[in-house]
Amino acid sequence: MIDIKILLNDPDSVRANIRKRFKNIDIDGLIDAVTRANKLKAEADDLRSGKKKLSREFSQAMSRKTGIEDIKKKIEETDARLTAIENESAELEKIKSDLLLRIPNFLSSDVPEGKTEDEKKIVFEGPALKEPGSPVKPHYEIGEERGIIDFKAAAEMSGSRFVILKNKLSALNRALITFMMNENGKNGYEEVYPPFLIKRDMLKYTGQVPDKEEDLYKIEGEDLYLIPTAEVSLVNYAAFLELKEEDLPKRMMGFTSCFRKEAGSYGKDIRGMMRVHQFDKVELVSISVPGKSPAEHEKMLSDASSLLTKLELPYRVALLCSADTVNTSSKTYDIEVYLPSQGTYREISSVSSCTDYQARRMNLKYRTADGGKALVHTLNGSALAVGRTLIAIMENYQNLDGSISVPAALVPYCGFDRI
RNA sequence: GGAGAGAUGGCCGAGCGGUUGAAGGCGGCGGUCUUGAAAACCGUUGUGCCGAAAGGCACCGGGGGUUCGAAUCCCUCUCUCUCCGCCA
Repeated sequence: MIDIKILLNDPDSVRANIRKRFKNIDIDGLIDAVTRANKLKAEADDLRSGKKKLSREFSQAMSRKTGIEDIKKKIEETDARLTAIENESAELEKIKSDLLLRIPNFLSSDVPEGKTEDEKKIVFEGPALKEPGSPVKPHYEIGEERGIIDFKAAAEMSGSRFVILKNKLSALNRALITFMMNENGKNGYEEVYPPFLIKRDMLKYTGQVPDKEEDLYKIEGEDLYLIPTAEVSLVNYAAFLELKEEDLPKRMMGFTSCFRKEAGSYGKDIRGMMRVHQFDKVELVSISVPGKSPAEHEKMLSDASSLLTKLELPYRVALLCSADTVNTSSKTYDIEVYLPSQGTYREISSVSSCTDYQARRMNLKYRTADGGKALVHTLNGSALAVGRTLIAIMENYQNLDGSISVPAALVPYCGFDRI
């Protein structure tokens, strides 16, 4: 959520930001609703103030035994007007919250303007390990051949876009999680294991509601959703911690499974486990003082990237363009890993700075050094998506005989060096 | 799942129909004292909204109701605790 004050005082900056994102939101309607709501609030506050006075006079009238009916009548009139105002305010509130939640975060000025995914800016590209032209089978073929993935049974049991990992691949999955958690821990992130189911309000605070609502799994008959990312759990957890300036940045990491309907991606990545409804991810979250969030963003990018370096997987980093940056984010880097079977780079991590956008929705504040309170900045990033890391290993470490070598950094974690 | 008890400011805890946004304590901040620190003492210390300001309004788990007036009474939901049952 953006600051309403900015919306009222400098609506053009809000309009420009929305235009840069190629979105369309009824700013004028929102400003009108806010203005009218404020006016009504002023009137209602005055009425309530008057009513309080009348109420105090009432007890005096009671002891005097005169003028009681008179005061009652005045209060009744006040109540009638208050009810009318409350009804009108409720309607305006609905318009306000609907529109306000949809206004995206201000983009960082260095985010390239662009309408499509391809307009991202590549800011780093490492060397490819596999020579071009090596005969590499896609992960879903090699996985089934070697008996370490079962897509068919998963589809029968749960439907399309589910996967069963077996044997050494399943073990490698576990090893990867531990590897990532240990490495992130060295970089200063505190380990948290949060619930996988969470209430709707929490999703609203971090912005998945209303933006990604259609992508969420909801538990029938309960106010609970399966988390689409541990970001939701970790950022919301910060609200329960005492945040003092000297303790910031507060860095947390969490391993969770994530659940997404993938509603907006019909036909995309249908084969394999590139895009499945349930996937594992190690997530980083940092709660930062506003002034230090850009540096923190770079650190998180570097922390996530370092995992790929240690795994010796080829990757590049893209700064997403304006239209491709999610509403909550002011600036997002994607880390993309090279997949030889596709001859291209694919997203394996997304690192975003949400500035004060989520903090304002949550009213998440820290105690400043001088004893005041101020909104924090929240940042999040994957380090890394575990399933996609498995894919990258299965392809980049594939040998000519169809076996798969295990990255040296993982061998101590899984206890074997070849699948 | 059954029976009971509870939910108050950063924390603990009083209040149980009328200047109560809320006693008291702890913690925090400022000061006195001290070479410094501790102790003691004094002062100060919730959040949100509207407003240029003065000021006003709202908030005692959420929602609804009774009343001229609710933190206080009633209903309901959620959560916590105790006992019983069941159970990975």
